[in-house]
Amino acid sequence: MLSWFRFVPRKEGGILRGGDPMRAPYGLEIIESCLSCPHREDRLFCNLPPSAAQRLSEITSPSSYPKGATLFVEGQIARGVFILCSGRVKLSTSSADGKTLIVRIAEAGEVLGLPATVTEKPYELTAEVIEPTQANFIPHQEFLNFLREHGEVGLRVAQQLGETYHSAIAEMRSIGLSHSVGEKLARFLLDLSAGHDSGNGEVKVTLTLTHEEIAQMIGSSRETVTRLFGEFKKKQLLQVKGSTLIIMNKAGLESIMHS
Amino acid sequence: MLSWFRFVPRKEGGILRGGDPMRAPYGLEIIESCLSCPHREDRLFCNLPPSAAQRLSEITSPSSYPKGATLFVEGQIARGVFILCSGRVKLSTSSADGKTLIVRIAEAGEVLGLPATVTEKPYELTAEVIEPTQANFIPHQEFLNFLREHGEVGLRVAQQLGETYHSAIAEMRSIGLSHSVGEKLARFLLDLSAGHDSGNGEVKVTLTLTHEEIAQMIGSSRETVTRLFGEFKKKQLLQVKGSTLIIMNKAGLESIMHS
DNA sequence: ATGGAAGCGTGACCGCCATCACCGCGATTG
DNA sequence: CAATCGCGGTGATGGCGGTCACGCTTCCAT
Repeated sequence: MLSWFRFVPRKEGGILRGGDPMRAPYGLEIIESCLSCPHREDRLFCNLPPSAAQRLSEITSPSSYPKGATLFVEGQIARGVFILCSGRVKLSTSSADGKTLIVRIAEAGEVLGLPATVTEKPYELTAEVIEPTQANFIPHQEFLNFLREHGEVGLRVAQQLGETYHSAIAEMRSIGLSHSVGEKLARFLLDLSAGHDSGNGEVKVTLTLTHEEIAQMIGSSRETVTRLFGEFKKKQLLQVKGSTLIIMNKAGLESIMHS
Repeated sequence: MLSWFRFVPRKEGGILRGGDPMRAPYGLEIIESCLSCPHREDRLFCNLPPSAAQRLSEITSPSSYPKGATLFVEGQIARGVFILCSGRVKLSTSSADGKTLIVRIAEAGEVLGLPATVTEKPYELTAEVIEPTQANFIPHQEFLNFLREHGEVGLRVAQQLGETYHSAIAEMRSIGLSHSVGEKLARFLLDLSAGHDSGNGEVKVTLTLTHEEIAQMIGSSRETVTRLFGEFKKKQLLQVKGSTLIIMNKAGLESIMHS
C-alpha cells in the first residue's frame, strides 16, 4: 500500500453547491505520476497523428487520488478535463436540502468534465473518488487551444459527448418513466450485470455500492432498497454473499422491470 | 395560411419504440423551401469561413413541417441533423406501456438529432412538431464528412452538445431530486417565465402546452397538474386567461419550489 | 478493550398522488 | 345540426414508499 497524502474527505450530508473553492483538490494535483497508466489507449485520444499526440502529452499531467477525494464540485468553474486511467469515480448532483442523485459511476477510460470544459461553464456534477484513482488532467485553456489547433480531434470529442448524452437520457428514462422503485432497482441490477453474463442462468457481480448509494442512483430511500433486496431474495431472484451479488433468475428480474 | 400537405398524425398512446420505419417522415422531406429563413445566423454555424459556409449550403436542404409531423422517432437509425429555423418541436421518449416523458421543447435556432448523428447511433428521442416548423436538414453522411473536412467546426459542435447535456442534467435534477409534484410544477413554471421577466411583480407568458403535456414534462399525471393549477390559483400565485399565464407571486412559487 | 461510526434490517405510520370514473365545455367534422 | 373528440375539472379510493425510530452487526481508531 502506498502511504497516501492524507486528504480531508467530503463533509457528510453537506451542501456543496456554488463551487466551494476550499474543496478543490489543488493540493493533490501531482502526488505521484502514473507512468504505467494502462489506459493510454483510451477511446478519446487513441491513434492520433504524431504531432497531436506530442502536443497532448505536453499539456497532460498525471495524478493520483485517494478514496474520498473530489476531482471537482458541482457549480465550480471548469478547471479542465480528467482522463481516468484506473479507479472509479462517482458523479452526482445534490439539492439544497442535502438529497443526492448519483448520475453515474465512471470507470477507467472515461473522460470527466468534458461538457463543462468545452462550454466554459461550471461543472454540472460533483466527481468523488470511490476507489483509488489515477487520472490525467488537462487544464481548461490548454485543452481548448489544443482542440483549436487540432481540428481533427473535435469530432472525437463530439462523439464522446454524444455518448455521454445518450447515457444521461437512458438514466432519465429509468427515473422518469417507471412506476415503482422495484422496477428501477431491477433495471439497475440488470444494467450492472450486463456484459458479465456468464452464459448459464446465474450471473455474478461484485456490488461495491452501499444501499444508500444505490438508493441515490435510482432516486429512492435507503430503507426501501434494503426492503426490496429482502423481497428479491425471498423470491429467489438473487443472492448476496458479502459484496458478491448473484443473480439467480434474470428473467424474473426482467419481468419485474416491465412493471 | 398555406395549404399543408396532409400528414398522418402520430397515433395517440401508441408505442413507437424500435424505429417503426412507416412513421418516418420521408415523404415530407421537401415540401416547400424556407428561403426566407430568419435564423440563418444560428448559434452553431454562424461566422464560418467562406469555404465552409459554401460547402454547408450545398449539403443542407430546407423543408417545412406541419403540426403533428415527426422529424424522427426514438430508436430509428440517425438520418441526419435538423436545424430549426422557426416553429417548435417536442422531444420525448416513451416506455413500452405508453407512458411518455417530454425531455424538452426545442425552439428556433436549435439543432436536433446531433448526438445520434455524430455517434452514428439511433436517435434517443422522438421529435414531433407542435407548431408549423421550417428546418434545414443535413444528411448523416454528408454532415460527418463536412466535420472531417472542416475541423474548426468540430469544437462548435462539441460546445452545442455540451449545452444539450447541461440542460439534460438540469432536467434530471428536477425530476429526480424533488419531493413533491407541486415542487416540480413550480420549477417548470418559473423556468418557463425566466427571461420574460417584465421587471415588476407580474410575469406574463403564453402557455402552449396542455395539462397532459405538462404532466409528461414533470413526470406526473394530467389530473394532478389540473389540481395543482387550481391550488396555485386559489393561493393567488398565478392566473390563467385562455392560453395566457400570469404569474402574480413569483416569490410564492419559489418558496414552493424549495420544498 | 472500547467507543464510535457506518451500514444493514425492521416495524409503524400516513400522506401524496396515480388511477378510475364521470361530467361539462368548446372546437372541429361529417 | 348532431356527433365526436380533445381538453379541463372533480370526487373517491387505495397503495406505494418516504420518514422516523430503534436495534443489530462490523470495522476501525484511539
